[in-house]
Amino acid sequence: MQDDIIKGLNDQQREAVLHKDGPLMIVAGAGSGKTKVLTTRIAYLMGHHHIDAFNILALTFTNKAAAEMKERINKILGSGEARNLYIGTFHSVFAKILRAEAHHIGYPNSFTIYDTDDSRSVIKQVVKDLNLDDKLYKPNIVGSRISSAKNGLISPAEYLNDYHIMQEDARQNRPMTGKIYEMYAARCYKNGAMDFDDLLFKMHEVLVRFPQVLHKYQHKFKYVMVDEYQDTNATQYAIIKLLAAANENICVVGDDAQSIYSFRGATIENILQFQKDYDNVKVVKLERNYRSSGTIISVANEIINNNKGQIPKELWTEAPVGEKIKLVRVLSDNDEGHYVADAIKEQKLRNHYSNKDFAILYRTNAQSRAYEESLRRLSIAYKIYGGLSFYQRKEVKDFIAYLRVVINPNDDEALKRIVNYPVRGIGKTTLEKAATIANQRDMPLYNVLKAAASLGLKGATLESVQQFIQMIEYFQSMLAKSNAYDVAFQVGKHSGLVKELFNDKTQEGVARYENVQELLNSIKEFTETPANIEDGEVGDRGLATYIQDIALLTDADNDKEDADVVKLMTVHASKGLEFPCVFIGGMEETLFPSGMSINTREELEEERRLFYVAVTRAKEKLWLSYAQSRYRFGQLTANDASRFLMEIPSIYLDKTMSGGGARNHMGGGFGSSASTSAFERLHGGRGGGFDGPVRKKEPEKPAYIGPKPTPKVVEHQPSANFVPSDTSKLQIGMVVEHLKFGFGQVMNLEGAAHNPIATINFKSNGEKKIMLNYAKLRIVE
DNA sequence: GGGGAGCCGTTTTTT
DNA sequence: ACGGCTCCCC
Repeated sequence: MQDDIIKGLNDQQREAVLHKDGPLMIVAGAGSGKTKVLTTRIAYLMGHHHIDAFNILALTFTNKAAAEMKERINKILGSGEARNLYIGTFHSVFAKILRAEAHHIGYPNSFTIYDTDDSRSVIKQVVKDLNLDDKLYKPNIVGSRISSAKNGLISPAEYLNDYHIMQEDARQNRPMTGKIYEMYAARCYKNGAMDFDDLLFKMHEVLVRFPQVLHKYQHKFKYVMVDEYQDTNATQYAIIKLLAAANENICVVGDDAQSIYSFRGATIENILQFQKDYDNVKVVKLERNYRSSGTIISVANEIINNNKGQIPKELWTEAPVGEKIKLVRVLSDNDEGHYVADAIKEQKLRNHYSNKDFAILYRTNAQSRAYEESLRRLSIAYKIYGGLSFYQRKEVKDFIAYLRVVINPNDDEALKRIVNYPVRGIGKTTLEKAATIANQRDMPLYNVLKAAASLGLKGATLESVQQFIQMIEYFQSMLAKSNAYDVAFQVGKHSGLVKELFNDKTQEGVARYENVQELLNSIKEFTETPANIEDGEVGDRGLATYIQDIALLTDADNDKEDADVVKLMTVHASKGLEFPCVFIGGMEETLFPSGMSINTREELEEERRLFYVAVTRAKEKLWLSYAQSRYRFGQLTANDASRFLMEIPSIYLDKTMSGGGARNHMGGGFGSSASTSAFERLHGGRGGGFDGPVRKKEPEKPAYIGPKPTPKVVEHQPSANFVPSDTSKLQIGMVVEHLKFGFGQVMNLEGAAHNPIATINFKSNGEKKIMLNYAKLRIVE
């Protein structure tokens, strides 16, 4: 039975699967059955060589890839043994290990994971505290500098001592970046928080500094496998090298031609380094493609051959040549949308495709707008991938911030988010006072607030702070005996957060309320999923575990694959996926390749690899389109066709143009030898071809489709007898009139005496907090 | 507190 | 074009 599983493999695939011990590098071209080889190899190790699942580690970059691998191995083995495998993303696996080992480096095992927003916010604060110019030291710039340092295994101390790095920062007029890095790291440490990069960086630190820990995991992980190896950074490589050092049973799978994440620290160097570091590396190349038509494969090869310094390989297929690639010139971005939507409609009718057979790929997220409008117009169901994830929504983050504070009160970022939300009279002044003390004494904000009385706080403010602390402590007291949902429910109730959202009756408010309900549902679901044995560890259903889990989740992980919708996404997001029909839009200079990435050969080659990735997503049909002009940054700009189009021989192309609805087929009247590029045909021809019927286009502004957003505030016409009353006489229960919000009832009075705040439930605008010092109110009764 | 005006900066981003 | 942010006013 175990030996059956290798029957369906080709020679190279089988060679890779049969390789048992020692370093193995699989260079797997697009669509060459990479996942199949990985999963079969793991299954074979277990089934044939009787390697214990507990001794196998497989690292991926996405949760989705990890889940798919697990599922496929499970299917092959059919025994449920796969659940004992250690398969996960770099970040989730290392986070899990750090949960057990972080105390070695002075972190609490219940450390918080900072997402990019948290991390940027800490940097912003550090820049402010150092009195640096925040126009110069922008969080994103400084943040990515810090990130690349961590991904390159450079500590703050090493950073500050590195002549070249310091030179570079000085050259960019940001000499204090190293200092910021140092303070940022110290602050994260103080907060008991690790950012995404720390999950790698600290993992490495633990393994290097504590040999007994290293030995433990070297012994545990006798076989190590790495997916998407071309996307690993220096730190990731250093870790897997350490883990595999004892047994050298390390297998990496990757495709240098699909390396598209160098801006996140990934380095193809790791591929060369692998062969240098191990002198007995077995290299297997998977070049047979099982995904795409002959034409698509030919074009992909043509494109990538323009890059220098690739690992020599050439995809081939036994699939039929298939259709030519449609190259479409359109007038505008809107036109591009129309063309694509029309084409999808036509393909569905003529060739019985359904929505889910189509993907629209683009270089930048901003390009999705035109497609959306056109798809909606033709009532074609679609889904946009990417963009704001569920967990990044403000209301969801707010709720999670409460949970984070409960688990780790030292988490300043979470605390700042919620300490005065919903409003409870702990304002800016109080917080600034507390933050100053926190900085002076190098202690977490929470501890400062806890000692509020000694801060010199008095009266209503002191009471508010103490009530807040009491509330958090009440939640914390629940932790030991309650599951995640029960704690979360109490948090929602007692914090006033759920009520706050419930009272907001605007369209957006209702959506926010629903999102929080959905979050609660997901916590309930988490709680009710049995505490299964996973990855060799007993899972628990407490709040801490939940928080840890979701910190590393993205939207794509909750996605329903089978929905019958056209998928829209960036090329980056499309890696690893395949579709029968693919549209790649915006094939224009400065867009694809991006104008930001044409200054060095390295950058340009990465853009080309990106194009290669995009093309190889298609199984049957591929459309490439470029617009004469499009709106960018609110400006109509005209661009040349992408240089990448010139790299595709004409024989593979079927050229079409679209003029705002009327499409004209360009007959092949021009030289169509393989040496004639698309570019020459489209732009080199004297007078012919695309100068053809140009129809005057009325300046189009597509009619708004769908419901108009309801105005945020329902306007109120003040009564003729409106005279502002003395608001110091205001009492709970009174009915009042507000100039803008209309009539409402006073629900609550709070705030300090010098700054009273009334909560008023307005008839047409829901509940609002009104500062009585400013607002004009007429007491009605 | 929160709405409106005005200014800035806008590639990709698995975690 | 558009969203995010700060600053000002009620």
